[in-house]
Amino acid sequence: MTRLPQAFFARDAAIVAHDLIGCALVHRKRVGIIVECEAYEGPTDKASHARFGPTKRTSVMFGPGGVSYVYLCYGIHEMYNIDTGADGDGQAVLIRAVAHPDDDDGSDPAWGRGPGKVTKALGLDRRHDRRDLARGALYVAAHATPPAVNVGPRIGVAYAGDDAARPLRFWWRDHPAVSRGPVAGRTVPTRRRR
DNA sequence: GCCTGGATTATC
DNA sequence: ATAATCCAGGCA
Repeated sequence: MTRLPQAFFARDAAIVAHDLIGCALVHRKRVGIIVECEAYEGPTDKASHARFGPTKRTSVMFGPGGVSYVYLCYGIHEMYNIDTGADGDGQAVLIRAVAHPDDDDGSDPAWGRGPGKVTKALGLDRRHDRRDLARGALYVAAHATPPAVNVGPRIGVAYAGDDAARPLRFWWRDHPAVSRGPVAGRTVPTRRRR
């Protein structure tokens, strides 16, 4: 497994989110295969934390891509994101589900469902906020042949008005570890990874 | 400073 | 359907 370079993350959030499906998220000895994620765009995206512009918490989203963004949601769950795009554009991708590399049917309950479980499975928390994925024990690696990927609306963003319906959620089609299913969406053409 | 409301999940 | 549990961000 080879670490993906900063350039991989320096692209648009929706592109990176699509390409991330099937990649491995690695933290020390733990490996999760990314099966579901969502793109959050800059200040114009009313679902994004970037909608208020750069703040103490979200300024990392406005930096160059390839850096972790970890935050606490509902006072209970830590959410793992990766900052994407060019310096200044305020994007990120939320990792919503990972699968155990050796658990082909996705039935391992310890790996569970939903974005709150991703951090638990990989041993991540807010200490990993702003961690540079280009070096160190936390990184993303290409893993296997890019799978068939579906797209659909993001989850839990009903407050975002018209942005709630935009197709910015990506998942490995028919993968059992996807957080909510069965899932409706359309299949996007497999793109060659950079 | 105070107040509101979550990019959720497990359980009733 | 609702509790759990905390803090960011807006507004005064």
